[in-house]
Amino acid sequence: MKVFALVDCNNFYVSRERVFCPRLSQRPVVVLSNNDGCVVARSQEAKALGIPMGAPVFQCREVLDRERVEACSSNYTLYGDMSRRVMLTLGQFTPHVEVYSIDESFLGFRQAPSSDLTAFAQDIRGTVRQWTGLPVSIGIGRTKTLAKLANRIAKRTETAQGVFDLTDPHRDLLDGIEVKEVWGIGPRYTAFLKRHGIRTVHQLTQARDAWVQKHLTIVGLRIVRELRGVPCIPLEEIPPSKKAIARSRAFSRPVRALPEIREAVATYIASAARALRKQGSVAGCLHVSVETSRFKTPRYGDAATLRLPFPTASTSDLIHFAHQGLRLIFKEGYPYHRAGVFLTDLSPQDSLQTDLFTLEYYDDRKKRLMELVDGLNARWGRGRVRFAAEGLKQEWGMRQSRRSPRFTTRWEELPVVRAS
DNA sequence: TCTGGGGTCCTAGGACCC
DNA sequence: TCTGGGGTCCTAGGACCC
Repeated sequence: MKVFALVDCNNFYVSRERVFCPRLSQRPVVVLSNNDGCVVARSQEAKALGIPMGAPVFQCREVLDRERVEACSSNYTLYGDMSRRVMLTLGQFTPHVEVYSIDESFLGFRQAPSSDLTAFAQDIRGTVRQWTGLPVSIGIGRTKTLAKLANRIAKRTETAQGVFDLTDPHRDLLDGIEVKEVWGIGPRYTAFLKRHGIRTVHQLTQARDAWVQKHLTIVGLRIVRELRGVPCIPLEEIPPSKKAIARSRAFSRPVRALPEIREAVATYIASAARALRKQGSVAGCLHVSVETSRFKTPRYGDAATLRLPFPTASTSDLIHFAHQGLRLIFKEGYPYHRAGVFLTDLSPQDSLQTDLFTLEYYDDRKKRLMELVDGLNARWGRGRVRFAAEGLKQEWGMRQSRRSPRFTTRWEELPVVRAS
């Protein structure tokens, strides 16, 4: 029997902060979004206080202060590195791993790895805990959708000890789970299904295929079939190349001056272009956008789309065109809140179609320059070599007043242990 | 004062082609 | 007065995920 497991780090961002800061355990902790604006992760204790996911900090300031909740700025460098360690650990148990997100992986087994799947999963759980310090929950099922569902059950069932095996789903069990718990069934579909008398997972498995496909599209049909135990969504061990790469961020304060926005756009381009080169692609189309705050007037926002005269992955080319686009949409006098760039029409760099008139742009020197820059930054740390257009001070940049040190990726931020 | 960021897939409808 | 059939590509909008 083919089996899938979904391994998910509990409250990943918070748990990770706790690994290096034991003071935070047993206490309510939240992790904040960029610019420390919203709550993006909560510990169990913080959830119990009723702090909602995504809540703006200024709106829950009172409860944060009253309950002395610890608030950390997000520290993606560290989360990314810890995530990598967890995924490497999981690789010890099966070669078939799909890294689904920063805190989740699907594991695939051609046949059940043990007669006691729960004990096997407990072993994985213990190993991850021991090697990385992070708690995980594991759901097991015959399809990815069922493994996902099993994981939800594992998380909320006290007695499950973080593991739930759903390889043999009983009708009564599925009848006790609401459809909104299912991977791929969001708020709209939940409301729609409810209007048609479908409230539980079991009821959903009984719906007619044609009806499901008509109203929930082919995607919904796949979900229903997976809930019935028919695998429709394969394990993706090799992550597919991105079809689009976006970078956008709110400024730390309103920005009115074009030169500052030009810096921000250049910075986002540099980051997007790095990702582009990393997957060996070039971009054929570029979008750049600016926007004032959605919560204030006057409001203004616009985006420019530029079809590039030639596909490229060169940061300097892309900055040049992005600045061109910015000129089309920037209006003097608005307090801008956010800027963004979006690279699309991506294609593999090695299958470039050239034509007589664009040959001049395929300058090998540009390519070698980017390889050199990427190499230096890989060796000496990201941002060591930058484009002047990105600016030096970046005063519009992120606010992270409570960021923990990057314990695992910076020599100068290693944790210090004192023995007495 | 203060409100996140980055993706995917599907469908419908229009433009255009032969 | 009459006005085909089949296909592709693109875009906008909607749904979902973490």
